[in-house]
Amino acid sequence: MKTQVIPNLSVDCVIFGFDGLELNVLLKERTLKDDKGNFIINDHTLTGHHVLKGETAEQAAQRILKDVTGFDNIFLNQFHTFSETDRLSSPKDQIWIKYLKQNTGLNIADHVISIAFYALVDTKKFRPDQQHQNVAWYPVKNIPELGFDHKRIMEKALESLRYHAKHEPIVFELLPEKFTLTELQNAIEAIFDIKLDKRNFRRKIQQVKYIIPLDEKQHGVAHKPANLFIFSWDVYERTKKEKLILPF
Amino acid sequence: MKTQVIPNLSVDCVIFGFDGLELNVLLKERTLKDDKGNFIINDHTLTGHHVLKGETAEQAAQRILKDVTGFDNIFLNQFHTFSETDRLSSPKDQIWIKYLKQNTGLNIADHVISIAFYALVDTKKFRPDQQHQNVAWYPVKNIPELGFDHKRIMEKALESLRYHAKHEPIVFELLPEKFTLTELQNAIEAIFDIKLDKRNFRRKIQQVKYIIPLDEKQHGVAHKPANLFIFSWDVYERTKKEKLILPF
DNA sequence: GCAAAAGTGTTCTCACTACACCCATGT
DNA sequence: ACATGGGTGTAGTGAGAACACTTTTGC
Repeated sequence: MKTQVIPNLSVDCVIFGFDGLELNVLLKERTLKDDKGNFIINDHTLTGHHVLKGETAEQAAQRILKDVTGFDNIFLNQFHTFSETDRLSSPKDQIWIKYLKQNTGLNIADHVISIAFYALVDTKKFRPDQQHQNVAWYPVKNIPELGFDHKRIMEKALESLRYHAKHEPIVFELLPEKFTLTELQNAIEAIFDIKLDKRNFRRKIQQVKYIIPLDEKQHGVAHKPANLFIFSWDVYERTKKEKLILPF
Repeated sequence: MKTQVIPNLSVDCVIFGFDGLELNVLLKERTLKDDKGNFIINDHTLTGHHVLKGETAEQAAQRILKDVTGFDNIFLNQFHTFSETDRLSSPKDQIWIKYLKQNTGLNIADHVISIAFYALVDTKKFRPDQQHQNVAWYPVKNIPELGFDHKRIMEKALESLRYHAKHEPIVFELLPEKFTLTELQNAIEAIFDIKLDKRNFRRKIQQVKYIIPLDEKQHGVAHKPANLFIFSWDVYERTKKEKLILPF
């Protein structure tokens, strides 16, 4: 029994990772050579796949993430659906689609609607190597050329991540379970591309009851070891209160 | 020549309207009677339609809004795509789908993915009457029973509207071009379901350069006529600056 | 002992809160 | 003249911004 795809529906995942210093995105190499070994295509794409029959978009996204990283239960957020009719129509993308059809039998429709998600992971948890389908981390500030409309998708993902990160404590999805305040500050600075004042930042964090200091310090660092903290979703849910923000 | 639909893709529009006092949603009646004239189905749905071949989701949404209200260029925001496999599987919805197939030839697939938009309009601009496909305004605070998964879609739309309204000056899409500060305050209060202090609100608005007082007052009101204001998207774009908001 | 990051306090400014009365118009 | 919403000021409080030095560890 063959699993059937819904031919005009796909899911693309923008996988963000934080390495303690920089915000990165996981990209897949896309290369195609002619008979003489010269590159016809040599760029990158997001990780994506078709939606299968009987599957929701969310399930498809989790499946893709599992395929790529080997992990379940990655934080995922659906942020936009791209339905432009010319999404796949650039000459390069057409060559690629033709190649896939000839070599893998995968049939990509003319007009594919893509439901896009972003995922947040701690880069240290997933270090891609050669088994990993030619994927690698690239810093958000220095993204290589992307195929299809993936540059657009990537930009919208970053915008949505920022939007979302202002309202809910999702930064912690980028950090290890136990983290230092400097790591937290770096993560926020990386997401928003800003610089914060260390003392003001720490004063603010002290007031937050769901960021809990542990009786535990860093080990093996060549400087004064930092205190470790954990984020408690439980305490967050119990103590959160909506603050009204007006756009002006 | 028949226009072709993409059978497994639809667009649903949550049309919000503001009447100066309350936030409303435009809903369509859905009724079906048996031979004896008893209601088999008597509830409401959002306005929606299939996506046509060669059309983007955004174009489909604009087309639906034009069909329903007669207006072009309505403010639209795509907020989520619903792909649950049981979206249309309740007994009532199945009866309705069967009825549509028999009576209109419209064939609705088992698994329809719906790209959902919300729209913002000034209620006074569009007052539905009997020509208008049995649509009517219902206050958001008192929504009748909805078919399919439209209650869920409606709730998510409201959540997204609130989210969005915190960051960008989209409230003005709900107001007439010239509005009073009380109307503006009422709109914000209706969106967020809160009460604001009049004096503090007005002090805040005074600082905002893109909400511009006119040399013009209300007419025909049985009280001191209010000053009228306009919103300038131009001034907004020129003067806006991102304020950093942390979720804690 | 030196390199490297951790950790810590004070002052100033400004935005948010709470609160009550007179004003201009239509009927 | 009266009903209706329009329009206004002040004092108190608290959060955010700017800013530099000492501490603790590994090597």
